Amino acid sequence: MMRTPISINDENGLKKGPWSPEEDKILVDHIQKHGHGSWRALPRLAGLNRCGKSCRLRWTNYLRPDIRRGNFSDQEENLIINLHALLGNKWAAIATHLPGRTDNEIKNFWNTHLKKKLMQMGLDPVTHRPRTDHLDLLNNLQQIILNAANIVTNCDINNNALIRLQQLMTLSSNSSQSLINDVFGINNNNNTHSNNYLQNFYDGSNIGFSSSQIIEPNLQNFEDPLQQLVPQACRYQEYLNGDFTNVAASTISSSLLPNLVSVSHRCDSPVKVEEDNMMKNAKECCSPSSTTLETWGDFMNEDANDAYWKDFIEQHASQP
DNA sequence: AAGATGGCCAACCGCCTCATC
DNA sequence: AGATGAGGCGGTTGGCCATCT
Repeated sequence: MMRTPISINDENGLKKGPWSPEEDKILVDHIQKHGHGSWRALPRLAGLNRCGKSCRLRWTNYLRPDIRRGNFSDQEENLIINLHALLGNKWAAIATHLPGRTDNEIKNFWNTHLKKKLMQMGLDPVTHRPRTDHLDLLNNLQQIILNAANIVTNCDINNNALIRLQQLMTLSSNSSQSLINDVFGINNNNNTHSNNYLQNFYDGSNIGFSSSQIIEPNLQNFEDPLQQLVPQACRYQEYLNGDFTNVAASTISSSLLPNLVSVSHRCDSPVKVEEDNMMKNAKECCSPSSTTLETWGDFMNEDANDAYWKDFIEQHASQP
């Protein structure tokens, strides 16, 4: 949506944008003398070239004499948090409990400060309960790494990328997002491709692909395999979830899937031993019964086979 | 020094509710 | 009962400014 450029007139010739001190004075003087009455009639009566709605907003959010400006106190902050836990985003209702504060001011304060503060405290700013998205992220990372590992089996991949993948796989349940960022190179400007995908991933939003974008994973031509691996794994993850925004899952050919084979059959990488271990870990730890990365170390014994993966894929592909 | 980036927040937009006819 | 308009509400935008690179 385009925002109205600063200080222009709308189609009715009414001014929009920031208020000048002169306009403020006219509005205050008029309301002090006559009250606001009908907001729609006010601009004409006061001699302002504004719409009534703009006048009302300016008065209630800025010019009202009982408005209390300045930083929020700790008491106010706590009150807002508690009221938000009770009322949700009912800013007007919350504002009634904070004399002199406007709903707009509280909303802005929430969005710019309190939301972040709660998240840093490990609380979900919507539910006010301990955050679970970290666990969700780690659970999904298991899946992504599993899928990445499957893709790895079908291509040449350099040692560096494998080491980074292994770093990911050994993340504990205490892993911070910054560590994950670090492993993924999230703060590396050259890695914007994976950044975008992962950011969407963090946000929990869908990653939409058109049918032409869904391609068979092939990393052989990329300089940085991991950089391509992540989005590919995300796509594969989406396929497994039947979670395409633009394409019905049923239209996606099974030929688009990477082959699900054991490393020992396909991969000629010089770091085969590490891959073997990695694949074992990935397969075991991403079994449908696994719920957190804490379980990763508990599944080192059983060697998964193709039948296992067929079942696994079917289970996941059938999930909504 | 200069461009890029990110935070802040005033103001706008669109939708909703409610009162009135 | 339905139409209309006014006011209220929450989400979003984008200009300004400070900080970073």
